[in-house]
Amino acid sequence: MYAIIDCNSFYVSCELSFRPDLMDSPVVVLSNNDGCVVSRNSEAKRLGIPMAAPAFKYKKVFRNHDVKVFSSNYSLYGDMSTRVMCILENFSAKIEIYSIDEAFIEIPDFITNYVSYGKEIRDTLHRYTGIPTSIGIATTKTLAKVANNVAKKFQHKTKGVFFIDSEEKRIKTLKWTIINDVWGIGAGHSKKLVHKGIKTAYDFIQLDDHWIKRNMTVSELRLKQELSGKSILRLDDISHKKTIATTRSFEYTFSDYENIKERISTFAYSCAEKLRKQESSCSEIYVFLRSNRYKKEAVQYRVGKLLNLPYATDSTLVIIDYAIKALKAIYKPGIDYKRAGVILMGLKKAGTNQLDLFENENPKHKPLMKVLDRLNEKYGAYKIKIANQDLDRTWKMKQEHLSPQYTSKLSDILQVNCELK
DNA sequence: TCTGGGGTCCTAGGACCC
DNA sequence: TCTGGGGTCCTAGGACCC
Repeated sequence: MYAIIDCNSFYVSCELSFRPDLMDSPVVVLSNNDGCVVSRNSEAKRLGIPMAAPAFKYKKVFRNHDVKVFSSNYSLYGDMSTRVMCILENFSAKIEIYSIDEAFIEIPDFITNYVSYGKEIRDTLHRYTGIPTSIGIATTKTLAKVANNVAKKFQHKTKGVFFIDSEEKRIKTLKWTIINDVWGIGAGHSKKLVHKGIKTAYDFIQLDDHWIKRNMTVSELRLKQELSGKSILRLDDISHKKTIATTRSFEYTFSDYENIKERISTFAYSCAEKLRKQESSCSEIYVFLRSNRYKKEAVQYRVGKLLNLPYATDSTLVIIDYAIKALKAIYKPGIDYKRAGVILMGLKKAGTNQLDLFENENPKHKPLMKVLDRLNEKYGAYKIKIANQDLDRTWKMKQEHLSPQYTSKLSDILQVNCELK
């Protein structure tokens, strides 16, 4: 038996956890650079603010309805997520952290009443973190996801927990679930399916296996089996990522090589740090550049370059070196660049890589990186940089509505004033 | 003026090997 | 007249997820 625990409007809920005074106001959280709306509470949804709405187009709505706007505060959300996951680990030893705000668990054998087990998880999470959740329970991961939607849509009736406990309920739920709400069916496929008359999850499982395989892929075939009650997907171990990326859009476009080179160095630096954190090394680096896709009249340019490294590495110095080599191969002057990124691939557990007969990493890098990480951890991120990075910190993200780091910075801890009578 | 970021999995086709 | 069969690896791109 699987359960999926999904935090409701996670980023907004994190903010509200420390601002209960805003509980009844419409609240939104914006993406990096205060670009798009990425989280909304129900009051904000009710105002018709869609997911991914560009903030500049909704300024009027924000003002007219006194919407509380927050910039992304990833230190806060990351820390709150860790707390949620730690609490969940008390409820089951078998857990898959699926994203920053959801986790699958396998329900232990000794549990007999699944609904009250779900409610206990939900209450505990709420009491310890202030984060509201929805929980779906079923015999397969995909059905648990479907159940989760029911729990979310009928919050009052279900009290946030929905359990598919019979064949009857499974069929009824699948008939209620519209096709593009199914986990794994996106906009592309659902358009094709609706065209064919497939409107619900129930319609989908009536489809012929061969048709699905021919017109989609094995993933969708698995989906059909999972929805039919046959458990195919197991809990995944996703503690080690297979790719690590740092990519950004810039507030303004620019064209000069020196600026781009600095950005690529910094992205590579950040990737290398994440790489060492999960104790991996990489053997491939992908660097890409993009012009502004929304500016139709500007010259459009999108390129990427993948470089194979001569040896697997986790050294910031080597990674930056190759990232710049890749950049040199794709940089073209005269283009207005809006977005760039570095992606590390070919990840392996550090220390398990095959050594090269002729070319290997400078043995001094290992201890150097250790010191680098330790200093940055102790004195704050980016205290130690590589010389080709932006040493004056001129690159700042637009974050006009940033909340404090309530849970991860001592000086930002809330003060509570008590008056003793 | 202004439009996010970080992931996974699958398939097709080309190049190459014996 | 007639030109095999069975692989691997790499890359690009699509579809999807949160």
